[in-house]
Parts: sequence; structure tokens; C-alpha cells
Amino acid sequence: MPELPEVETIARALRDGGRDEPSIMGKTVKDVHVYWKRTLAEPGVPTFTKRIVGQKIKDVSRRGKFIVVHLQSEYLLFHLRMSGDLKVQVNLDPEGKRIKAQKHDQLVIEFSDGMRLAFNDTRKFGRAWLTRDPQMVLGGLGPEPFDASLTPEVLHQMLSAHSRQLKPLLLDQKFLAGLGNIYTDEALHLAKLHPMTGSKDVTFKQAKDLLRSIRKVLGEGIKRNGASIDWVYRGGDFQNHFSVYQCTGEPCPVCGTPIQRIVIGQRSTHYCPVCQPEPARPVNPGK
DNA sequence: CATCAACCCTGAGAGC
DNA sequence: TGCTCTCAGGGTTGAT
Repeated sequence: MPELPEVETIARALRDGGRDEPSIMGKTVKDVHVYWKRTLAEPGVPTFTKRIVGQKIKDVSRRGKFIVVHLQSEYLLFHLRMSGDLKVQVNLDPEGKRIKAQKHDQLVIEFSDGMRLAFNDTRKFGRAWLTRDPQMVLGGLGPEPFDASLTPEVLHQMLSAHSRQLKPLLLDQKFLAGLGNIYTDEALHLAKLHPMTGSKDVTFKQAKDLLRSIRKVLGEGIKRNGASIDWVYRGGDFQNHFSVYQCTGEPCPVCGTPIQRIVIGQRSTHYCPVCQPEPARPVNPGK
């Protein structure tokens, strides 16, 4: 499940090269193949093809969990959702014949230099947009976790403005962009905050600790090239450094207490019952 | 505004 | 071995 560190890792590889793959910077689109139509959020296949063929790739960046490919006159956005990945591959064999798409390739963009960019997505939840106005897609996102303008004061104020449990609030991309289930659980554990804590009950000091923790776990994830979970996404090794995520029953690395798993907002949630004590006024104490 | 369930999908793992 | 069943999970949508 690619979250900010995994998406950042992929975006950097596309821009600078890496993961044994060349950069896509400066390449020109020659043709496209859409194998699963729903992968293309907008526009439809004919318009998409007409508008993207001939365009040159100027830059690659990231916003939240979106990968932003800057073209000459518009933007190609990707959201990997659960199982998406972007791979740069050789498109033509030595005889100049097109190498057939790999299993679960949903969208393939061919370049004029014989390479291609493949959007591979087992579960088909991922989406791509071709748009002149990326704000139409990205406009609703909350701040970037590493943005300097996101100070402890600002986060504290943001938390106070809502009356929700911390876990689902941090997962909400409109509140903060980039966290997913893994890094949210890890950040809350590091900040010693129970996932059911009401956002209005978070003190300034706790907000400050939370911001530092979020940046710490995300930074650690990026440094380790993300986490490789199940068969999804290759390369990273942050999965070997989880403190609580998918560590149910294992000892908390801080105090040794077995990690517990509960469900909050239809999401599995892992925490240490000692390091992250039940808040005085938990939101929805019953469930 | 907040919560909740359903939905989109496939493959892994459990149970038989 | 092979079948069926359950489940995971990000984000969207519609109902309460």
C-alpha cells in the first residue's frame, strides 16, 4: 500500500533514475495502450491518446500520494492506491518488435527511444488523470507533512478544528496529505498517542510530538526507500522496522507489552496499550 | 460536520 | 491437490 515514502521513492526514481531503471525525463510519448479502461479517470481513451502522444516529459514530482508527471502543456497524474506501481521498461526487443505487456499492466506509455512506462496494478484500484489543471485533482489535499508552514501551532489549531478520532483524521487526505495505515500507526505509537484520542483533546505539546513523530517515521521510510508489503512494491526495506504495524501480539519495542490490534473506521489499527494509554475521553468509547 | 457501510478488485491463506 | 470462503486496504459515494 504505497504511502508517502513509497510514492516519493517511485517519483524520485522516475525523475533521477534508480531501482535499476532509467529516468523518464526528456522522453517523448510515441503511443499508449490502455488495458483496463477504468484506470483512466480522465479523459477517455481516444482523447487521452490524442493529447498525450508527442508530448515530452519535463519533470516528475509528488503531491501527497499522487505522482505528478509534468508534460509540456499538461500534467499526467497517478494514484497507486493499493497495489499500483510504475516501472520503466524496455519496450522493443533487438529486432524492434514490441515486447508484450506484463501481467497486471493496466496502462502502458511508449516512448520514442524504445523504452516505456508501465502502470502495473494487480487490484485495478489505481487511477491516472491527464489534465491541464492538476488542482482539479489535487486541490482538496491537506498540507504536505514536511511543509515548513506546517508548524506545531498550525497542527494544533487544525486538530482543534475537528472533533474526530486521531486515527481516521490522520488518514484523511483532506486533513493531511500522505499518511496511510502503516505510517499513521507508527507515528501515533512514536508520539505515545492512543488512536482513539479525540482531536480536540490533543494538547499543544502532544501536537508538537505528533508532528515530530509523523516527520520521523516518514523520513525513515523515505530513507529506507519505503516498505515492501506482500507482493506489492519492490526495493524498500522499511517493513523490517515496524514498531506496531502488523506486529499484533509481538512485544512493543519500547516496553515489551504485546501489541494490540483493533478496528477503527473500518481500518485495522495497531498500538501498544501501555505506551498509548486509553485517553480520558475517548471518542466512541464503546466501539 | 461526523460516522458508517458498501463498493471497487485480486490473490493469499485458512478450512475442509 | 483443489475447492470455497474470508479478508485486506485507499478512497469515493450515498445514507443517516
